[in-house]
Amino acid sequence: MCAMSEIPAPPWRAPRRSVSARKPLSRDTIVDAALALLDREGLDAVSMRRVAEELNTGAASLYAHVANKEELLELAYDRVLGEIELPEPDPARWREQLLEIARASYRVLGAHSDIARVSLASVPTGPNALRMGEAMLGVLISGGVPPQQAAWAVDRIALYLSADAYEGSLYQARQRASGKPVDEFVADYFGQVHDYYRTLPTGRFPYLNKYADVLVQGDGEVRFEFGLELIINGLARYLPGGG
Amino acid sequence: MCAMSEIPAPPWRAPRRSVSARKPLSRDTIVDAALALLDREGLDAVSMRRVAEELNTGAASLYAHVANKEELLELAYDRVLGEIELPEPDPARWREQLLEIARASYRVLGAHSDIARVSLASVPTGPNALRMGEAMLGVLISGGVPPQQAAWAVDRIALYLSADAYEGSLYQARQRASGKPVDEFVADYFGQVHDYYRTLPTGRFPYLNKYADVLVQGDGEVRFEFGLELIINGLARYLPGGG
DNA sequence: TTCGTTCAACGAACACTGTTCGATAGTAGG
DNA sequence: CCTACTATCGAACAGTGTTCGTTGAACGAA
Repeated sequence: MCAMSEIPAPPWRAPRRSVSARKPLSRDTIVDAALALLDREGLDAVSMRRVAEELNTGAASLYAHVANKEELLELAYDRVLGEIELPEPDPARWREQLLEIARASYRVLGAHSDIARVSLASVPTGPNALRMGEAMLGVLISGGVPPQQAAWAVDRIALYLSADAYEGSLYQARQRASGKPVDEFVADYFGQVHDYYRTLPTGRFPYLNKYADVLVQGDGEVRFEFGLELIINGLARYLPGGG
Repeated sequence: MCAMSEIPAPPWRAPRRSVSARKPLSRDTIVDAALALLDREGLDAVSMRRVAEELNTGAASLYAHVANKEELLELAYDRVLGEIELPEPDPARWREQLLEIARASYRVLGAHSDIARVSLASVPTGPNALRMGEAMLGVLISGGVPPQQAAWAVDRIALYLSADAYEGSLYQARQRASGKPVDEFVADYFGQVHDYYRTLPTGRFPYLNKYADVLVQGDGEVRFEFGLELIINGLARYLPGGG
């Protein structure tokens, strides 16, 4: 309003050398902070303000290094993908190698649980997503799958990996919210579903009713492996000698 | 504060019979309004305030019929699932029938585009989700797939249907945001991806570089069908005469 | 008919969100 | 030394889901 607003701060030296002096605040440190927060408190806790708080600054400061929240999450996601180890294609072992990649992905995405909720929400185009696509395509093609089928298979497998991780992160969030330990939560949940299926009217839901037992068999990892098996077995049909 | 707060409203009759008199406001009408808004403007436009506005009321009024936004969206999702026609299991035609169900799901979820973004975000337990599970399980088991494999397959196929629809809705949202007609958008996008792959360093990305052509072949529907084929072919292995 | 109870409706408010703007401070270059 | 620049960041905007306390109308009992 008036020029008085420029009264200088009392000159007891400069009380703060640069407000925090911790880290110089860069794309990388921001992604680091976001990932740390995400691992610690889950995706819902990741807001621009919280990430900034983690770095002893304000939300607005982040926008100098990152276009928006979406870009930040994509950067974090690609960073996580970087943890996945990828094999050199070996024609004789294409099945095993595909399984290796898929399992590594399952493990890494599971370790950073909630990050999986980002993967499906955006089209991954980061360097590490490319690395994975390259690896899978290489394994399949050098294993003898015709190029077109290999290309589409990479697309579908990537979708499967993301979707399963996504679903897994939802269960994990629910478990976390319930406060129960994971074993108890899973047991309770499957028990409830089982009982629910058993109480369904036999007339309209004969199969769900009868096969309630097998429907609740197997945890997330078993189901993940089963789906992988389906895909890989389905792929074998396209091999020169596998039709 | 004081008893004066009870001064009566001036008695020009009752100026409004019941504020809107349009619809009695029930779970169903709320779900209707939410779906209409969703189809018209997309999921991002669906807020409690907007839905309430659609019904000439305030957001708070919705909470008398619906626990929260999540429940509202789940109800809307299950309503959409109800549009999917399901066949009676015919043992001789299990493959075709599974394809029919999957394609019907693809069509219906695609028609209500953005609703797919809800499917993966929650564990579907509504009556129509049950109906679909029952139908798929029936088709597979009466087709000769062993119960345990059939049960897990239903789980994986449901995941695939949701995931593909989810991904599709993201592309649709991007296309809508771009303002371009769908053909042009797809052509541009695939063209860009193609060029991008071609500019990748051949040393680190030999396969992506070499097979850029086949990688961008085929639209969403072709890829959807390919993934279905993988799964169904993979399932055939578990048939008594198919291993 | 009149009273009392019940409950849907709803305006206002709370605590958030992502993002933008304008002022500020610290530094590098001429 | 002064200028130009750029990273920083407090404040504000427009929106979100949800809760609270008050309304007002309908309904059963007296």
